[in-house]
Amino acid sequence: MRLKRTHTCGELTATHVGQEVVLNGWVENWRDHGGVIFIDLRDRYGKTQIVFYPQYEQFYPLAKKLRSEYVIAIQGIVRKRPDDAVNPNLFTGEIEIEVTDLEVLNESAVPPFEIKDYIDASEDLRLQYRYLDLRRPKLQNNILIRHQMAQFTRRFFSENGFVEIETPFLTKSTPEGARDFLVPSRLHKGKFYALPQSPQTYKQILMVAGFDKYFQIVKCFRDEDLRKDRQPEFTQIDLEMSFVDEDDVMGVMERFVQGLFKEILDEDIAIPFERIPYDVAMDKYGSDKPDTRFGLELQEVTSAFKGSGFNVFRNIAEQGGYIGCVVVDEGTRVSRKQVDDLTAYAKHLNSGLAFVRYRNGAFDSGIAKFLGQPEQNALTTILNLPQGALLFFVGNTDREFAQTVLGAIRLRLGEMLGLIDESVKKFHWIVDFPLLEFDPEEKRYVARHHPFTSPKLSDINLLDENPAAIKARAYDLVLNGNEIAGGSIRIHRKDVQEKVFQLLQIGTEEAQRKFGFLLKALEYGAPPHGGIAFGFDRLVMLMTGSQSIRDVIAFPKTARAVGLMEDTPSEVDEAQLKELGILVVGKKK
RNA sequence: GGGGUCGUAGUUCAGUUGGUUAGAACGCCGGCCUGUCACGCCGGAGGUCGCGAGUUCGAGUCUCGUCGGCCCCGCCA
Repeated sequence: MRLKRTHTCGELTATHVGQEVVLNGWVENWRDHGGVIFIDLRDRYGKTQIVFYPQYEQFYPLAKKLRSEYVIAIQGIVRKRPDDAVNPNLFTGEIEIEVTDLEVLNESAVPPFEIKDYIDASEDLRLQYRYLDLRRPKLQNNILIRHQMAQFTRRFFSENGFVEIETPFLTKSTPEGARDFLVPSRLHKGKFYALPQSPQTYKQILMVAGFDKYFQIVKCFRDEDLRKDRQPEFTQIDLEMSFVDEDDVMGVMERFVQGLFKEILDEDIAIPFERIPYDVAMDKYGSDKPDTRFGLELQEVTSAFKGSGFNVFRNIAEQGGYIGCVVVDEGTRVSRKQVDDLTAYAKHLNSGLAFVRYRNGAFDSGIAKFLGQPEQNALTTILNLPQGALLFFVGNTDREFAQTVLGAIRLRLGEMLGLIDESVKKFHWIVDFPLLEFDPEEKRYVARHHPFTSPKLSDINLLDENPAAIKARAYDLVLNGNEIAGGSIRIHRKDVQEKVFQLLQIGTEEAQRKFGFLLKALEYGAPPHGGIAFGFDRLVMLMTGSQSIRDVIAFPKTARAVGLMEDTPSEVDEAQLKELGILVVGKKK
């Protein structure tokens, strides 16, 4: 190229008037007035208006032919715009460039969609032409913020004594947790590596090795179905610390989050964050990642339905189940149609939803006709009902299930009634998680967090008699109803780890085969340690106000885990398969 | 694995009860225009209505299947 830029398209202002400059960039728009031609030249730094006059006969005809997304270089003089032609919406709007030389660096095919923030194309088209989508200022900004966040993260943890250490991607398949992505081994036919679901075991072993504080911004892989905030490959800010307890890990994270929000958004976040026990979160919000920006808290009304004429609820109450209620004080704000929508939503979650209105001191509509005087009295007493209230009920013999459904209804109501203040940022920790949960399919306990999570020391005597009651030394960080980080204090003693494996019905032989390397490491002076991992993509999504994780990942997959631009996954040559000793059976089409 | 929703011009969409030649805006192509900035004006090209069956005298429209995008449940320690 002949003309190399002296400035970017986002920096020239009135102070540069009179200077000769060279700009490189893409043609975003052109306005040909027959004589004078205006072109908006774009690069990632901004836009600058350049002007072609017919007097420049040697390149004016070429300027006539410039079209969207042509890549050009121009030389010119910075001119102050006439007063009535200043564009206050543009950083460079005070000036324009009178072009004195033009070089077309590359032409462009007509793009399948216009590359402007106000033009929207369907997402599959955007993903197919990702390089064009990424040229849009909005997406470029997301990626730039992501970069700044990664830089802050590295700086923060380095300054706090953490060491960035890479861990392998070709690792060992582990039971428990998500489905693994497998990588066949050519040198060992029939054997497979697994891509890491997280660097969990490696970072614990780094603690045994004495690195004391570790961190990494690292890709993790889980072969599970996608959501708008979930991709099969995603990035974690992963860390681990030795000689610490919960307060140390949470304290570092609070300072990290505070610094990050100050640096990126210039927002002041108050620390420490509130800690909410898991049981309280479930009782009040029906969620282990509650959105606490609004009320509508769950209230238990099981006792009101003992001996009720409403058979469904009476049975649940008498079988030791749970009946919960959410009260909308100004019930008239919810229309009959909205009630029906919520009922349909509950049905979608495999639950029923009952409702009743309270006005003029009496119950009507919904399940009112099933409510005898005792239930009515009990409800008014328990709930302290205002006139005009609307009550939603969910009951189930499975307490956690009923609470979860009611929690989902609560969220819907919050959105429906506009109770959520988007400008508020509510951080809190969820603590005191159960260590285990019963998996009815496998008919055994599985680890709620992961099998290396330490039980609470005070609960350790429950290991044999009542495993379900054991609490874990685990903590999740929640922001506005989104889980953004999760971690725990780990087991550092071999005897405790073996005990937990027993509970999970992972046999000694199996444990040795799958985690033997970790168990062995725990025998050689493993320090007490713990850590946490941040969902980096999700955090970028929240900090950029994006609706989908795909808008903060340069090259994301679709909901069916396909890369539309490069067309992946795809078939491979027979020769490649043969070399790996792989025979594909039951291939779809 | 299950459910919902969408699929019509390059793009975003409209398309009535099943009925003549499937429309609009933007984009694209050509022409005019020397102060616009989502410039303006005139003209033009552009369609396998995702794909395949079926019902019907007749299907963009109704039915079934299928493919794809998105959202949700399950799943995600």
